[in-house]
Amino acid sequence: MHNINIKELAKALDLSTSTVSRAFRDNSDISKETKERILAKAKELNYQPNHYASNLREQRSKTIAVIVPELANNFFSQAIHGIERIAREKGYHILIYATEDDYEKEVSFIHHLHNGRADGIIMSVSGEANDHNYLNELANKRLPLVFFDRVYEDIITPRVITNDYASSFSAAEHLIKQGCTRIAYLVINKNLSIGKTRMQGYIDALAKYQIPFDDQLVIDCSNSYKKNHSILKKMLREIQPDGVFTSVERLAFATYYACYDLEIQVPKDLKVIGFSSLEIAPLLNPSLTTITQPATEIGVEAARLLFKMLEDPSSVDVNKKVVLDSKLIKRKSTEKTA
Amino acid sequence: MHNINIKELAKALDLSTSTVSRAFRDNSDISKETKERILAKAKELNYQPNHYASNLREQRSKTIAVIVPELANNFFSQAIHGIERIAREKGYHILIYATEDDYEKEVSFIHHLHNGRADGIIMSVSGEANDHNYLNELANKRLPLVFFDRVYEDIITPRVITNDYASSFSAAEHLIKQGCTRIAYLVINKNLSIGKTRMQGYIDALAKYQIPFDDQLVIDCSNSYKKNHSILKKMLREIQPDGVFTSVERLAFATYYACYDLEIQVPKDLKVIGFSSLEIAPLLNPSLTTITQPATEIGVEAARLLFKMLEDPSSVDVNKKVVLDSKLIKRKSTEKTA
DNA sequence: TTGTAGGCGTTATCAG
DNA sequence: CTGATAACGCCTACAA
Repeated sequence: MHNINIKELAKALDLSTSTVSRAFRDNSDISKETKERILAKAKELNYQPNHYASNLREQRSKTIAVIVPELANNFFSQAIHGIERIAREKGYHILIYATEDDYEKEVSFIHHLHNGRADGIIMSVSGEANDHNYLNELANKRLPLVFFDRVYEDIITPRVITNDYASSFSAAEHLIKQGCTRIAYLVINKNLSIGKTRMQGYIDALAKYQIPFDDQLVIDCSNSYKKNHSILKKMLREIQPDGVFTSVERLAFATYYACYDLEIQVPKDLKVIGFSSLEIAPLLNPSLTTITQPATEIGVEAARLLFKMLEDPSSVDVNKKVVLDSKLIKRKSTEKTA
Repeated sequence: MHNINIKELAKALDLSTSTVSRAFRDNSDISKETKERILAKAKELNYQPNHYASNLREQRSKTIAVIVPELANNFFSQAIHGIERIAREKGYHILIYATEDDYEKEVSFIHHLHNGRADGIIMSVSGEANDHNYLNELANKRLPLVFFDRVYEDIITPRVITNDYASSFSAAEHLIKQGCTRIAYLVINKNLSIGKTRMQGYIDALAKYQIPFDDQLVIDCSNSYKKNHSILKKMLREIQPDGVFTSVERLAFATYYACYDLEIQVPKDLKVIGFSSLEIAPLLNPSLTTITQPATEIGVEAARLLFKMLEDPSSVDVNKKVVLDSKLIKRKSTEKTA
């Protein structure tokens, strides 16, 4: 495991360690020839400055942490993809943490990150609890934090989100225009910012068209695939909505499965629309009308924002909010039938 | 950004840094009371041992690197999920790198990892080039490496794969039994281990049923969505296969899109089967017959293997090969039609 | 332009 | 059981 270090490289070149070190920094004075000689030799001996020693010395890690609720999810994997790209451009590395929607893990990750491992954090929250105070420790220590998509309203830090209210409004409006009057709203946690905002769009769209709001039609779902399946089957049988609006992708799939089981025809008996980043939504049976968030771009913007904070903390207002537009893409699952 | 350090904590407790340090290591001698007093104070002041200093001192990072071709892919995100879980259990962190199927990036990531950043690497290769020698540097330095799924045959290191040959054989056999005689095999890179092995299963299945192999039916696809679309449309029009077997998920989707465009009916005119980790394959139109790899489990096994190497390098044979079984799940896309 | 020396925060060794 | 000290590898004043 013995990696060559700066001392050995210096000795091999008959130079001092400082000179060698300088060859790897951009700023310092060093003659061009010496620098080239050093870099050539370094390559030959496969020397690379030890990352931990540099970090210890420089007090920064060139690493950012990304915390997401889940990895096996189109939205998050695309967002991470965007973050990774920007990070790579900037010469940063990314650490990935999945909370699995578990509040304890979220707290634990954040705590661990206080040890200097990362220079900043990009996070989409689990939303499982109400005490977010642990995040303020970050602020005290000035570990820059950027939220994306799923945020805590009570924590003041820059965020990248989509126009959730407006897109929910249009989603509900779209269903109404397609003839739905009993529209169920499916949500995982209606207290989490995202569930709340999206619900408000739904409520206001109903109001606009004078459809009374019925809170029986707001269905609280869980993170468990099995539970959702029975919740939804029960709901479809007993409440018999003519439209379903799902606040997260997973619930749209669950709705499809439930409809298959119950032989409910989409879109004839039931129209379905959902937030989703699924790239193959056109291939579903029937193709799914989606509100599609620009997932990769959200990641890109979040990363850009974080790097801006890292470069100059004062250049970014803590209340900064980047809002990107989602797109409503109409497909068969909400088509009018004769 | 000032984090409290061990010195300050020691001073606050009127103890030496060594004693404080001991409270955070498991092995060392220290009285129970002192330890508790230290940990309590540490919590109060929110002290955590600086990760970079520890690493520098201990010469290990408690971090593993995961290199994959792409992130926005069901197989890899599920595999990473599995890796993440095991890593967390072991108290390790994971760094993520996406090569985007770019050989240069792959080489560059590997080189960078020589600086002590990670204690080991779990990797699924891009397969874009033939010179894999750069990986041998790892071996020289003994940076443990585990391959999963997409491997280089010429690099000797432990690997976790699936029974690709057998599952390809059954996939092709399944198509044949459903009445196909002109089966196209779609592949991204037929020289990469995985494309090659899977092709062999296809070829041997044809042979078993005395169907002559026609290399016109082996279709080389690319990583570009657009290019594939036209390649596949051309292929479907000109070669008119009655079955398609795709070696990667993406190509099954591309086939569906092409069929939609050309109004080719699946499964009536064309039967489709593909390697895929898509959880919602049943929801496709028509539902897709898949060979499903145990993606999460592959990640778990790869991580386990790597940790075993980290704990005791000699305990793992470099030729170690963990083979997991994929499952052939029959759905509508390969059904016989009247 | 190059070299010397001290310290980043931690932990292992050794002494008490 | 606890304390002092040196070292991990690197970078930056400062000196030459």
